[in-house]
Amino acid sequence: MLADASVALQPFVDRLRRHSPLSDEEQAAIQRLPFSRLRLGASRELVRTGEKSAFCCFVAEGLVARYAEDRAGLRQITALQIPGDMPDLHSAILPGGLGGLITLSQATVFRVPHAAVLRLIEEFPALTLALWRDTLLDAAMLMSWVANVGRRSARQRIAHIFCEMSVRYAGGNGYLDAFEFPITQVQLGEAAGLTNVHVNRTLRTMRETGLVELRSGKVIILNRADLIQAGDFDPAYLTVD
Amino acid sequence: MLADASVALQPFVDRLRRHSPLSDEEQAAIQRLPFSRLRLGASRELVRTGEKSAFCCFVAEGLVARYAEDRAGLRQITALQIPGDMPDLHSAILPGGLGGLITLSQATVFRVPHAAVLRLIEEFPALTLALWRDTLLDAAMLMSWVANVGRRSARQRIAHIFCEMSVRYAGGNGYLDAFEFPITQVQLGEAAGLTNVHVNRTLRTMRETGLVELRSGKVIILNRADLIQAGDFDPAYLTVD
DNA sequence: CGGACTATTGATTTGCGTCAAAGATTGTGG
DNA sequence: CCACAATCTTTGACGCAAATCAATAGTCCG
Repeated sequence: MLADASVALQPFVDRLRRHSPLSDEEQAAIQRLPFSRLRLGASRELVRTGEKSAFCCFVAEGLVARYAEDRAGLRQITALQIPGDMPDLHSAILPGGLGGLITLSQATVFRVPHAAVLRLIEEFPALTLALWRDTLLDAAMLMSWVANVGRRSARQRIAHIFCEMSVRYAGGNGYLDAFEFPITQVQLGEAAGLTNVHVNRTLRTMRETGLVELRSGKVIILNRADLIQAGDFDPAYLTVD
Repeated sequence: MLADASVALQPFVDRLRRHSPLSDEEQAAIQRLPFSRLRLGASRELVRTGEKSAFCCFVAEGLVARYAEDRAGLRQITALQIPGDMPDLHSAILPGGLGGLITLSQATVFRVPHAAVLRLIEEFPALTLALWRDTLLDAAMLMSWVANVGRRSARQRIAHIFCEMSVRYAGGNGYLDAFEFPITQVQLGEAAGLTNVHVNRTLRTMRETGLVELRSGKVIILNRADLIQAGDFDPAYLTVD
């Protein structure tokens, strides 16, 4: 457990408050959740596919991916999780239903026991709704992800992912035009449903046409309007109202 | 409202009971939910993309699809809903977060006011968990859908969809080798992220290789083992445990 | 300094999209 | 109940975006 545990989950509280009103008491109850801290390198499995874990993971720092895997071992990333996210909040209610979880970069993760989450929502019905709503926002992002890999060209897919991350890293304040995004081209391919080779070529033309740049784990948006256009991006699904 | 309303929602109760224990009282409370009945032809919009509805739709009969739409109007189906499903249970908690809803065949739908759902879960916390879990199973299906359109060939995608529908139409009793599936090749393409032309060609080779047949809204699985293999299908995500 | 990822580029192949047009089915109104 | 329209299915020819195979740099880290 952590010394400054009393505010460690603040980013999560902030996120919930962006879509659900929470009383001071409810916020304090979240802050009192017990957790253990994990510091991990890149490419560490947090949850294996199909495994039933006994914890929810809170991302405090770094980049984490949720993924599905077919029998051949081919990976499809279904969600990217950034600090403040709880990728497998689901698992408290539906253990084992979310696929695998892996760190893409060095990361700090807090593991909260399911039992503690269940106790919390038993005591505070309003928190149940807030957490439920949070998992539904996650589902909305999944639908957008389906549309992204199902209907769009390589350029559109990658543009869309960059747009989404730009908005999410901004934490509710529009877009960030430069941000840390420690993802490799292989992993970006696993997210977009493309091979790393084609990701590389596509990134090149995006760079050359002055759209966006990904270099050493950092995204620089060169032309935001064009990027949004190229990705057919509408941020509505990321927020309530 | 309906004359035999007292059992109309039974299929939904049954579905919930497949993953969540419900007391008699809780089951009765669901049955008492008020609803209005809608009889619709094919291709009728139940909920427009981005629209905030005031109802949850229960599918009593027919085939319904949830979809996303890009600015060009291209459609990507993100979920197929069969009798017993509540495609937009989400909307009670997160209005407007699910995309559009359209009938693919003639269908009967019961519309339950959000207010009634909210009253229900206020009174019965156990039902909150059951409904939440139901939306999480839906999310698990979405993840599988992402993997399907993101990573697989046309043949694999279509095989996977047929496998999933076979299991879901069986309602918890293994696979059905023949079932009504009133979907057109255009719509199957919108679900799989393929053009109708390529769906047609792929269906032909599947038929010719003795795998599966889709004719006049009916699926006939000719070789179940091979179909499961071709679709890299693992039904684990459809159920709890 | 060496080994393992990661990025880049080229040559070639192929699965799927696009365009087009002809049948087959289904449904509807007279 | 038939006629005709609308929708859905099927097939062909052709083009292209992305996969595949392969090899060389670059970069990070122990």
